[in-house]
Amino acid sequence: MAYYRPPGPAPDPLLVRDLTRLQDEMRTRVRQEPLAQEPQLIAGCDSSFPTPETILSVVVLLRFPSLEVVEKVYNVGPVPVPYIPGLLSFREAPNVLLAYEKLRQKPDVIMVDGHGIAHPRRMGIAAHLGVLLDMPTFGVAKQKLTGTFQEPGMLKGSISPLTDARSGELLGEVIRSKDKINPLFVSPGHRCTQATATRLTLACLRGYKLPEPTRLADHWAEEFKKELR
DNA sequence: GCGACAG
DNA sequence: ATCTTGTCGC
Repeated sequence: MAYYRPPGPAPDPLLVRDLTRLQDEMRTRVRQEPLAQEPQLIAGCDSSFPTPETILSVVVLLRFPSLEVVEKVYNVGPVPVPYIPGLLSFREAPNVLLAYEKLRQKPDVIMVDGHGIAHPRRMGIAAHLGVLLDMPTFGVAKQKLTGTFQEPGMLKGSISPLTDARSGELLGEVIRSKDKINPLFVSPGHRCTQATATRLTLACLRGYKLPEPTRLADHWAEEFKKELR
């Protein structure tokens, strides 16, 4: 794993200050509520980087709960800002939005590759996209960003809470999506509850570590990248 | 002061 | 995220 990380170029402190302020403004707009109705369509999104300065975002649309693919769209654009832990959304969300606009039909809920409120300022990319689209969203991440948790049971379906060590606040749930495979970090984004995020994640599992929406978006983000060269 | 740090 | 071969385990 990433036990030691060599020191990279220090991020511009002014950029960090500005983006953090924008994030705090957006945070006040985040709502948590149950879905208006059982979803008929669910979207999944993810990005890859064909070159260090190019980002390729994919959005897939699946029927729910059958999970049959209805649409897959993508957009290629320039990378606006460097990666800074906690500010990932400013690097990827703009391009994800451009891909999302290409969908002919819109989903009822969006599963995002990354965290929802399981973020230092409760504004992970899933919450960020949800606010900008005013759509129900939740995040499914492969690695923890913040919070404390106890290792969930080793079998598929086991769940343990991800909490803020200081406040005790529930940030998300750590879910074992496949026997003996590293768990997923699921948290609500915007207009979604933890119960809904967890339920939909489990309902989208098909034998792989990642739930279908995210897994397919991840897969095509990699495929389209190859086609570009 | 030390460690942690989505993709 | 990305760069990369073989290899261990179910």
